[in-house]
Amino acid sequence: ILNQMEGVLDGEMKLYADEDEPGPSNQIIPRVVSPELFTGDGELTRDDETTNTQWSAVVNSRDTVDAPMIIDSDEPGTSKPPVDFALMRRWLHEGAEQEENDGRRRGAAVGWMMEGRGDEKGQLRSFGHYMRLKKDKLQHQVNVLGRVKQVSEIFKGISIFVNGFTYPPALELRSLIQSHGGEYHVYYEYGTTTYTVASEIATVKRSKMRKNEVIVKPELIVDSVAAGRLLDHKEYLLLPDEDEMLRRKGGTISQAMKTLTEKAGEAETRGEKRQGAMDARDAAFIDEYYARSRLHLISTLAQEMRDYVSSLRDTNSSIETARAEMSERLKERSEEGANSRSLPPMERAIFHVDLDCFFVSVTLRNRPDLRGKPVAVTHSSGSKESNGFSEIASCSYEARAKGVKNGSLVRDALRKCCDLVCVPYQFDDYRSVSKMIFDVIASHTLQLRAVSCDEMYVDATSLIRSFDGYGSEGVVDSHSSIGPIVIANYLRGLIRERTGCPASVGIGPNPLVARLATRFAKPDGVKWVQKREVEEFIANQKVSDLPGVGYSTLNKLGEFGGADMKCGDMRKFEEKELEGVLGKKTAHLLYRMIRGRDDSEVVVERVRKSVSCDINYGIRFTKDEELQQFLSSLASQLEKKLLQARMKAGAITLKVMVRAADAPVETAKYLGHGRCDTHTRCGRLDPVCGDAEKLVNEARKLMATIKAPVEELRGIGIQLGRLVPSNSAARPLASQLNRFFGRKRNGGIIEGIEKMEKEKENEKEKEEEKEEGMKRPRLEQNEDGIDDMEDHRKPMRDYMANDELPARYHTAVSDLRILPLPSTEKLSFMGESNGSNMKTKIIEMMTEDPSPPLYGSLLFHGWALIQRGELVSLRDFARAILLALNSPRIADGWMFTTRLICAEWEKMCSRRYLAVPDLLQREERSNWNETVEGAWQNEEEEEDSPDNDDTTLTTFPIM
DNA sequence: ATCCTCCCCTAC
DNA sequence: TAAGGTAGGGGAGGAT
Repeated sequence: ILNQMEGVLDGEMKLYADEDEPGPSNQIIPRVVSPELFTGDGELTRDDETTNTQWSAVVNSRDTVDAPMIIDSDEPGTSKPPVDFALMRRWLHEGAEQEENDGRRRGAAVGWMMEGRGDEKGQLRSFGHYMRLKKDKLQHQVNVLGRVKQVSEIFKGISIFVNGFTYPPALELRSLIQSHGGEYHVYYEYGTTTYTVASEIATVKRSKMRKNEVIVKPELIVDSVAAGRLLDHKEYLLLPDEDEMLRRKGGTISQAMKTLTEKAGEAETRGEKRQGAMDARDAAFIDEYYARSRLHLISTLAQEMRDYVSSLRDTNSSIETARAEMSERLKERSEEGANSRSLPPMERAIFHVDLDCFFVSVTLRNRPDLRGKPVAVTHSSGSKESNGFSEIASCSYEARAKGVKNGSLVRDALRKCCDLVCVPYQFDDYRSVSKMIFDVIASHTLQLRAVSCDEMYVDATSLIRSFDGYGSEGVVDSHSSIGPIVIANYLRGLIRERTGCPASVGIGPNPLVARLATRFAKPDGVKWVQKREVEEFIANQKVSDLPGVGYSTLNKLGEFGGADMKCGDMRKFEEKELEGVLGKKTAHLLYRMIRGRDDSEVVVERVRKSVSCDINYGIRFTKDEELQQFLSSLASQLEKKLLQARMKAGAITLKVMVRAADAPVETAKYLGHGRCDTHTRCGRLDPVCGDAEKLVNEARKLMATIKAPVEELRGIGIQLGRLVPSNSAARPLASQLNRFFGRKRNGGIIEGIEKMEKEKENEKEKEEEKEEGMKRPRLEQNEDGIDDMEDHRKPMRDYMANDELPARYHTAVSDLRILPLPSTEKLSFMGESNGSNMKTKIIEMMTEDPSPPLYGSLLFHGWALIQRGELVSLRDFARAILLALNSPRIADGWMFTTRLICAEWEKMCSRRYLAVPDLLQREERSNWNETVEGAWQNEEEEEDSPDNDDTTLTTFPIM
């Protein structure tokens, strides 16, 4: 059989050509797969060849959404109505744009559509679909991006800033104001914020009154919502009205204020009010802190943007509209000189898009008066009473010119640049601007990877190619003026237009070069380093500028040269020499980087591996109860995060920072951690869990093993690992595979093998006793029921004996819906993109007898590849499986099962790509996708790629 | 060999 | 006042 299959792979023989059984190919193996396999709950049934129309309609059309969720017929039982995807995309696109900032426009747009104007009547039929899509999208935004759906315009034009502790709490007020058309400001913005909302006079006392600041009680918001209109704020002033005050007391405002604040002060000292300085002993500390932490924000935003990009992939958003517009607008533009250089054939153009001092730029949008000045975003105002220990999150180029750096203390920055203007954070705006940036790029190509909230990689090769030769009416003209720089400038222009922020773009043949090029693009420019220039370009870069080379690495490299050494200087060292200092991987990476080599992909499928909460600020405990309480708060945060990620954890790690013995008890930075020793302890969570109570119990146990006085603690963090999807209905493919092949517990391969070995021994003994029904227990049911389908308990051999296959598989049907299709994302088997690891895993897996879960996983992975059009990967995947059959460890039954799997793929392939007799030859003989050819060629050019065919599995994204 | 634990490092 | 988070890669050295 192996030989035959190898023959097939070489294209010399048809699959199963010598099959004894006659008949049409889809009957070679009777009842190979039950009809239920890829159907679910009455959707997309596939009973036989004749009632197959719905299925093939969905599968075969490139312009149709494969995921059944979108295709819902109004009249059940009839065939699906044609859906105008172009229209829906346009609506979606417009909707998304308008959701951004302008409630008025959105309201108008929705109203416009509701009234059925605009398009022909016939298209209104799709409106239900549109609403459905839109709801899904909003739902996603609420969950993922924390957005709030607007329900009225009570607060149109009104913005609030919540100062201090209020009831209802700030979060509540925020959602109220946002959902009723107003804006929520995390910071008071001069001239912009309409009202400051506060409950406590003491709070207002602490923050100095601003000119024209109107401070109201939270009831203004609550009552206005209840009344359905904006009530008069005069009724809700926290402090008595200024005029009335004067009238009544005949004194000055400041006198009045004084009286009031004295009262408040008394209240505070009586302990009626919360204390001003908050530290980790406070129950509300974490939320309060997160609301103001820039580092928390950038971490969170990065994660949100990655999620956002993948949600865009899932929604099958169209790139055609934006590309068409681009074509239109570029037509009028004619570039000359270096800017018009075109992309040489066979060369890739990777963009590294990065906004210039993001936080500052966002502020500058509304502060034109600050343009051209040294500006820094920071908590501290940099004025008198502040000590200036606040860190600068972002500073303008004017400030940088004077030596101010991101991360500098305000105090130091002011010394270097006395006219530095300090501006507050605008957390909400960073989020919305960030999203706009990704919208701009993603509307043109989905070949992108979000690095952070203001930075991404884009594989612009195909985008550029789609305009190649544009110049002369359909004739390919290699001297076309539409090259990488033109495209980059166009995209930069769009970002500027939509967000008001300047972006720079570095362009190179790989992400590494693109990233380094960005340094030269900034500010507000483009730099393209062509392939032929890479060698020289990299040679002149400082080693310290390479990504991944930080403080420590640079120190370790001390013996190879000074801190300013160039990559070129480092080339004389052998990889082995570097290894001694840096370790194997890092040395290898560096060795390649200083030569400009980088084979990383722009689009990578990543599965979340850990979730953590660390707080190393404000930790000042005096009693153990405070610590215990804090751990409990941390656990609640983690619970929330896990829930959001739809994960459960199998491992927990506690990290604490303890004041170093010789460090001062009080840190220079207020409530900072100072110099510390760190300690780590980890433990298992078995069974996997996601609820705060269990988490805190584990954390407390771990904490107990670290003998550190509570007063000396300066930082605490909990990390959760060995993540496992928490519910099978909403599980991304990769995570599911991860789970399935994870090392832990019941379903784990390792334990499975051990178990099996023991069982084999037992069975042998039993067999000697001669027993008929040899049953061995299947995988136990997991906590959340993933393996609870009855079929899974029956060994494959029982099916084989009856010449049948199980009707249901490890992979729930509902999972098929959430597979983003079609997608250009690399699909890796079990989270491994490394070929040899993959093969190892396959062998491990096939050491167990075939079972429905195992069979299902292999089959499903192949099916996903087919759907994505990654047929080359499918071929390689099949080859890996077939080669694995060589291993002596492979269990009986896989010969047979492998054939079933291949046969099934064959059928799926022919359904999807019409009649294709032999998928394994497909990419050689047809022109179904030129990209594949390009990808092959690119691969051959790669100097370093290992060419051992056995161990290299390649996946090629297809546009 | 490979994994596990307890770190360290890096990036934004 | 200030708000020093978070996820992932990787290494050393011991355990399996």
